[in-house]
Amino acid sequence: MNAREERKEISHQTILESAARLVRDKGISGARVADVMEGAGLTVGGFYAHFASKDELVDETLQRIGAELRDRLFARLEEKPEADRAEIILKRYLSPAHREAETLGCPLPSVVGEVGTTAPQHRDVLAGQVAAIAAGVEKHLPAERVIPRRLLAIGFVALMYGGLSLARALRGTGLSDEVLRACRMLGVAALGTKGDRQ
Amino acid sequence: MNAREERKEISHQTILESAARLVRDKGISGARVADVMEGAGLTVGGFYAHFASKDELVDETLQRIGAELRDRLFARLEEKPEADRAEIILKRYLSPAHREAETLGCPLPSVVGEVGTTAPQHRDVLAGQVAAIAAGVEKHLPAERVIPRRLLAIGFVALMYGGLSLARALRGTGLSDEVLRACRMLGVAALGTKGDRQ
DNA sequence: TGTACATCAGTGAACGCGCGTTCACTGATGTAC
DNA sequence: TGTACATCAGTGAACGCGCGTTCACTGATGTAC
Repeated sequence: MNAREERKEISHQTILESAARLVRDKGISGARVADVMEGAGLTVGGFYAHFASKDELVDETLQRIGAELRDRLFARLEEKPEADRAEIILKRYLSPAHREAETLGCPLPSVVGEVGTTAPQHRDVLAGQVAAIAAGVEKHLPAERVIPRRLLAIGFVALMYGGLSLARALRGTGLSDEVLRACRMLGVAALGTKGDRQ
Repeated sequence: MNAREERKEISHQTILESAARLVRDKGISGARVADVMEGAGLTVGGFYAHFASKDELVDETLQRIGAELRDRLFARLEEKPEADRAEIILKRYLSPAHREAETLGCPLPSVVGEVGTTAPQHRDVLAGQVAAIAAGVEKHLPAERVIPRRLLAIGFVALMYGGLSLARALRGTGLSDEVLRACRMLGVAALGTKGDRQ
């Protein structure tokens, strides 16, 4: 890789980071190519040296943010007692800090609703991301009780996504914090009957 | 009200119905004024005899769909045993039929993600709708157990919204049905410890 | 009741702006000899 | 090593299309006398 290729690779990463920020903040159609490039310290025209189309950028961006999110969501869980892990995931995802996070927040809330209207391939990328999060959650769930672990994990993803979505949409109104709290409690309640855990 | 005013009122309602269909299906920015008018059997230009702007139409539409949704979601619940009502709400909202419903489905999934990007007043309308659904759910919840009824109701709304959202976004992939099922089970599990109910 | 004028819901074309994409160009880096 | 040419990431303006909004116009209904 010569100097020119190295610099191009750096630009490529910078563009992806800028896109991640904008997609998370304003959704797919809200993340304009010109803004993405400006956020990367470049001008519009250069974009097509890196991506064939905006749709290609979006796919790459979604996959990248998803992987980063999972890293943070499941980080250092092995250090924790098995029985606490699911609750820790809930707390991490459904926290005010995560609601506010512009640079590192979950992209699903701003993207899911658009998927019916935008490029069809985005739907598959999204399905992959949801499945990956659910698989990660499932690994950290306690032994099966009433609900099959796989379904419990999927339910958790929907609950977390729904809670964060509403909390972000209602930011500023009093409801926002209540939504996060309510979802954390509901998740814990679904996890097991009282008395099972300490 | 003379004949002219009557016909105008009919047009107004037809436009709102057309807008409801499009907003539910394609979200706020996906519901184009020209399409809304075409769906109502009219042409674009006439729109501004009825609404000052697209944003005004969107606000009216959201309120109207919300009211209709609540009517259906809570319909005839008094006939049912108190202990079953919450589960019935879950089943109604998290059903494949509701996922498919174009004319009568919940508008939140296609709208919530856009609220940060579109007109600020939409956020308040949305907050009102979420609060109204939560209040409706709360009325039909069984007596308080671990979680305060208000928070349980809000959590239910987030779970239902999240589940339907993902199920719609993943329509066509195998995950879609699983998401609905998982959320119904999770909701029931959170409702009470086993043994409480029959 | 009939007639002349006013009103106004609805039409269809045009306007203006935003945004994805294209394109001729530049200048720094890489390659051939 | 030096020189001449090729490559190509990035620039900035322009293009084209979609969409909200405007506007001159029409024809049916309403109003005044």
